[in-house]
Amino acid sequence: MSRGRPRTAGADEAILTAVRELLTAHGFAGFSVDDVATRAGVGRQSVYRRWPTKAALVVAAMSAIAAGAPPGTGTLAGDLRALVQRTRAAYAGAQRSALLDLHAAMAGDPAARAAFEEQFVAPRRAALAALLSEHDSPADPAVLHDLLAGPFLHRLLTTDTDPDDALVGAVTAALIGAAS
Amino acid sequence: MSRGRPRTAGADEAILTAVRELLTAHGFAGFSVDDVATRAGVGRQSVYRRWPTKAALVVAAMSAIAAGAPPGTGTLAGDLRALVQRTRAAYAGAQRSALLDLHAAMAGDPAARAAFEEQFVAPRRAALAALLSEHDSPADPAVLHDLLAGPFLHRLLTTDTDPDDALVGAVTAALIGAAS
Amino acid sequence: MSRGRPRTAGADEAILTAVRELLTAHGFAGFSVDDVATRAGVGRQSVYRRWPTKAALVVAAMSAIAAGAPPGTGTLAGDLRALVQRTRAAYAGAQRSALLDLHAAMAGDPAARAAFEEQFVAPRRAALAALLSEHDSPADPAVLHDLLAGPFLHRLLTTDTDPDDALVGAVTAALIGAAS
Amino acid sequence: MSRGRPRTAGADEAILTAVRELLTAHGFAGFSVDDVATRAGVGRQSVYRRWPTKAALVVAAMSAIAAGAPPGTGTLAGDLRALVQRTRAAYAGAQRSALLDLHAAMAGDPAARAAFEEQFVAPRRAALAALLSEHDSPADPAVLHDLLAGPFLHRLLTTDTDPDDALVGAVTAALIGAAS
DNA sequence: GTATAATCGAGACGGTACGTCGGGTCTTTCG
DNA sequence: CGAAAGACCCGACGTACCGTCTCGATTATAC
Repeated sequence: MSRGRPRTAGADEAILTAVRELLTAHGFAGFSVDDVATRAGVGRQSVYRRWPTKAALVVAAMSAIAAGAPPGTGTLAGDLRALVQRTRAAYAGAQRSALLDLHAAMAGDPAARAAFEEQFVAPRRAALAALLSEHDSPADPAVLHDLLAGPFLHRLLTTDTDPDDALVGAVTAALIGAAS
Repeated sequence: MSRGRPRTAGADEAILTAVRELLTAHGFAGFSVDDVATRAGVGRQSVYRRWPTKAALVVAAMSAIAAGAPPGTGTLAGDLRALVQRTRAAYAGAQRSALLDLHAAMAGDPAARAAFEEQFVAPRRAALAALLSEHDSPADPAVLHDLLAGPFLHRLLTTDTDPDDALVGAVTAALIGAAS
Repeated sequence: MSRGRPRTAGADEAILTAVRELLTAHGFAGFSVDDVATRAGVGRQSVYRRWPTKAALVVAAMSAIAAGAPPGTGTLAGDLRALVQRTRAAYAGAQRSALLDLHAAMAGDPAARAAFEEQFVAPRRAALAALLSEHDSPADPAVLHDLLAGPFLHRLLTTDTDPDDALVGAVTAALIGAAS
Repeated sequence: MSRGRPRTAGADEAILTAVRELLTAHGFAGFSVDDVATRAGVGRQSVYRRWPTKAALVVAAMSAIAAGAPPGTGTLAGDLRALVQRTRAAYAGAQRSALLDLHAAMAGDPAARAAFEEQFVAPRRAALAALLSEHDSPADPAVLHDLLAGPFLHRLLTTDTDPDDALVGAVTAALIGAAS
């Protein structure tokens, strides 16, 4: 079928790793695609062959973070509590500025937005939906997701500080309340 | 006294208006400072004389939206309900992409972040704090603010759709619950 | 001996033909080696297997034009006159831009220069030398060659127009005069 | 009329000088526009603001060489002789590769060709025309120009050696003969 | 009225990143 | 092996935008 030299194994991951490191170290505006290529030990064209745009590249690099195994407590409340803790972690620490910059990367780039939605948001929403249906909750997964991640995101964007326990408690209570 | 030619009356507002229009039409990355100057019928330097940076300029343009008079129902629950409605409006419609891009603009620009915090976030938080103290609620205004605006912001950033009634209801319930 | 798959018959000629067409149509800088390969229905590597460089490739494509059988009038003057006519033809018409670009191709490429010298210039100079010795002329063949081809080349490079009769007449006169 | 910051005095010349040096040292393909800008102590955009293309830039750099004061012997033959000597000098020595590369620069760039024609060829042809009319010669200046410069150019392009005395003599004789 | 001084529109400036393109090499699979 | 396909590294191209810097021309206060 398709012939020709196959893409260098591991190059994709080397590039994405480079992006993640640079994103954490210098922020979205603080590195160029050329920096990425150099750090990944790759030609610049090899980056553009895989992702059309710096924004798309960053989205791809971030989407790997989105992965999430199911909690697995017995009760719905327990599972939600675990979920809140995990979300808190996602919006805290080193990830912070990277996530901020991810949003920056997508401004005015609908394709990147769509990729983000598909690779980053959808899995988390799906996990939530699975959890709700498992416990026969009639709540809307999209609403719960907004209720879960929104407050952490808002704190991150407006304050640039890690979420505190008061916020975690409030979110947990709100979530459990909304799940009926 | 101050000598020299006074700044052209109305230039500030012409510039900010141009920013708002361009922000709505093309997004943060979709226009240059030069575009702003041209559209405002002003030299580029006249923009930079007033705001040091594109991000700062955009923050200033957006902060006008932040204005908010206190609700004024009798009950705490009623006031919170009104506040949710107003917040929903702020995160819906034409403002949407502008707000999104505003956040984008501030990534990696601490000065702009601070300006945004001061001009955009603080007033809303202050209004909330006043409301809470007026009704003797012990709740943390910062937490309530995150709980109030976060879900709308999250939906905006991830979905690019207007908030629906289900979300409004959930946020209202969460807020009233958190205010004890 | 040599084993393995033999080179595809006719590929060489297909490639050179493609080069000639592209040279005429778009000029040296106006096509890539990839264009050549595509048009010849050949892989790019098959081109590089045969010629080391784009310039060398173009030289090879042009050298086929250089072919020249001896004139064969009785007199020296008659033979020179015929030679001028033939040279005029070489520097006119469709060949024009191709020849121009050939010279361009060789700038800064000594190997291509040498190949051009060997395949393109030498035969014509040899023909001239044979002609002169046949008629016992003491003139320097190199000088005569410059006097013969130079004016046509100059007109081509500076004017991009075909040589006119006045130029042909002047060249002929100069040549006959120089051959004593 | 047009206001705004005037172009930096001397920048044009600094750029052209840099081009000439780089052309002599490394040849047309041996330097980038960025090299030019760096060497001239100028931003790259300042180069592109003045000349649209690398080729156009090189043409401009070379055209300064074209300058030529009139000879001024008493006789037509003497003037032509002087002209030949000067032309010989133009096509010899350090200029050589630069001139070669100039032709390379213009391949496939009609605008550059036109600029070259206007700035480089026309003045020399005009000088020749003036000379001929001064001495009441009916000869075609264009033809004489081809006859004068062509042989030197041809030797340069094909041989990459300086013109020798034999060539100078032949060109002189041809020229005087053609001028009647 | 005549300095003095700040602002204005215009646009050039040095930098830096963008995304594209081409050259020449390397590496697959298929014949 | 040769061939077609296509990925690879490298580096130049020309464009765009940022934030700064001159210009000459206003337009005000201050002397």
